[in-house]
Amino acid sequence: MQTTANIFKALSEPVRLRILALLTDGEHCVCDLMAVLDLPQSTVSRHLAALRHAGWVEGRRQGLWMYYRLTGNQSPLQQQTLMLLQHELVTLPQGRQDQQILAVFLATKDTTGCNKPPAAA
Amino acid sequence: MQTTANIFKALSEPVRLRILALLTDGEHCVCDLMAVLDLPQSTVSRHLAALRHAGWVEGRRQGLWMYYRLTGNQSPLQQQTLMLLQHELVTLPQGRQDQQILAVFLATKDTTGCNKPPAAA
DNA sequence: TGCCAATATCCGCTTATGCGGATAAATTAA
DNA sequence: TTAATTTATCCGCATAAGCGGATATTGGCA
Repeated sequence: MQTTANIFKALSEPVRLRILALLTDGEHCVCDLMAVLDLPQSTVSRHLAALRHAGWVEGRRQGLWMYYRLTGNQSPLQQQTLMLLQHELVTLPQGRQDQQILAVFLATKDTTGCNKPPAAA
Repeated sequence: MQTTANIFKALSEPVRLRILALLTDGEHCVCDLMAVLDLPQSTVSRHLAALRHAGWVEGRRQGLWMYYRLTGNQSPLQQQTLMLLQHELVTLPQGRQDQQILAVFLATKDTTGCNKPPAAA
């Protein structure tokens, strides 16, 4: 029962819902999420840890970057809740706005580093 | 986004999940829930208020008793989450045990008052 | 009116959670 | 090894949330 409650507790913060929405279309590194969410690195990392502990996301290290994605092998409850959630989040202004900001950021960022301005600038 | 988070926040406490499970088969008054959950009245009432504020349950006063039931007109997200939840909770030992305790309690309680012993005793 | 039963709310307290700067750890390259 | 970059964790602080006894509110009844 506590385990089930913990699954939902991870969904009780707007920032974590936004992160799940952003990961719907595939994995992203922490610095990309920082840019879209406009939050300090420690805050983003902490929320990712909370989602990871609840089994919602998993991380993959590649060099300096940590790429997070939705957990592949979720419990049936999580799988189905996630489907409901994805359907819900695209209907919210914040969710759509985040998607747009992410698209713009990915299109312009310098791939050699996260905190650097785009190479063109 | 905050609204969606609040819907899930209400599900982040084991006691509240147990209450939702108990209301699956129909409405119950606060004193019945107290007996099954084995918790003080103020605690049960507070959790019911939390579920009510999040839109999960609604109350109906009948004389001295307040009967709580699952909200009839929930949002689609809540409706579907509730279905997942009901399916999940019957698989948990605590959920099944609560159902059994409730059945025994209802069969033996004195209908003239909640804190009185059964009429037969 | 006065009293009792059921419920809601208040109270002080404790614990949990979130925040963001600071620091530590991991990785790569020079 | 040193430095730079990314991420995780630590820290103190502020706020939120839970607890259960105490009190207030509500409704029924004499």
